Amino acid sequence: MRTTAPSEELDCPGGARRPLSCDRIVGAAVAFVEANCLAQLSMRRLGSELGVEAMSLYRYFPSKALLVDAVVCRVLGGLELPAETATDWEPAVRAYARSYRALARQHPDLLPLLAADGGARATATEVEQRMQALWRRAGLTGDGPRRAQRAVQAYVIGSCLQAPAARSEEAEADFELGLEALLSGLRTRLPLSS
Amino acid sequence: MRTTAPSEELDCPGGARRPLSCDRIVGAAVAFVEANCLAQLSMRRLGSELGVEAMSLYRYFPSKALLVDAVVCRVLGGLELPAETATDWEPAVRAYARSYRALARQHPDLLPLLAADGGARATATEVEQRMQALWRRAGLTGDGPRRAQRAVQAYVIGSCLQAPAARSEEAEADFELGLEALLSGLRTRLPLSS
DNA sequence: ACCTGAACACCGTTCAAGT
DNA sequence: ACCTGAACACCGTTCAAGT
Repeated sequence: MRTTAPSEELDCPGGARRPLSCDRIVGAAVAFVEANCLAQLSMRRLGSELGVEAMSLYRYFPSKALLVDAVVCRVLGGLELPAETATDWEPAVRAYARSYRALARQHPDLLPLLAADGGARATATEVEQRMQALWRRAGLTGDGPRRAQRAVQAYVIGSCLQAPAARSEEAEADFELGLEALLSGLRTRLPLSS
Repeated sequence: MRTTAPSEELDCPGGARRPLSCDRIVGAAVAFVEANCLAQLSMRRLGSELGVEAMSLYRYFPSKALLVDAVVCRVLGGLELPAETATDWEPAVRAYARSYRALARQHPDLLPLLAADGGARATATEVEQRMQALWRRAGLTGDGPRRAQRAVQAYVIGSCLQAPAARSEEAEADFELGLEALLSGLRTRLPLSS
């Protein structure tokens, strides 16, 4: 799912400043949000992080909103999706759920944006399609794949948004219990193979 | 769960302007967010909505963040919680889930804040306690009540955050399927009565 | 082609001043 | 006691100008 190379902040030989690019800007924005928080991300601050005036960023992104969308897409690119040939749905869905959770814990500030109906919808829809294909290979038809995936996605996102329980192993165990409950409920309710 | 009377915007007899109060400010903020959106809520605009300078609001709320917390608490107050005596957990949990969903659909902008770990945590914890008490009456002990409630809460919040499916009855059916799957999974995994 | 400076219309918030 | 005005340090964004 990763479609762009990670943008490394290497200096050009001779110390000349590398030119701006969408990739470099998004990389810097992700790093900034990880190091600080989304609320502190401003065009001015991001510009100064890149050694450039805020206004220069507008050559690459017409608005801050579109830049943030690109950041969300980049982060979603880190998701581990099931192989196109996977048919054993249970381990594949568990792996997806845990991958999403890991990603959410790495970018807690971005999570509300991952879930929201924003400009990253295209990428989110791509992810949804890949997961629905898995559910189809597992035997579901019609509304089945969408419903199964939406249920899993809802649970996973909601879990990540919740205030962490006291100890982190506790939170992990809570997450796993709910996930297994949901999967077993889906198994008994939907005509899934195996 | 509603602890404060709804603040009606009635003029005083004689047309004299009613004095400001926390209640009146929160009421106006909720109305503003419903009528516009959270992003447009500013101290200046809210002030002008109340016929007052922005700075006056600081007499009642030391910061915008605390005002928003109060808004979130007010909205959470609209939740239908199970009676303290309810023991039949399934219909009570369904009613809670649907009540939460209804509230989320009425205040889509506030939903991320309801889920987040913000200043409304006290109220959210209160809700959680009430629900955990229900799970305890249903036979759960130890980690059980917390886990059951966190699973339900995760699913409900995540569902509400998801982009609505094409048709709204479709979204409703998707929500119900996942809810029933989760509840039945919890039923088989936890020592619940009935 | 790519970046900058100054400017516009906003923010949250502080503080001294009004009544 | 309660509200206001002016000010500070920020925003996103436009636009004309630099190189």
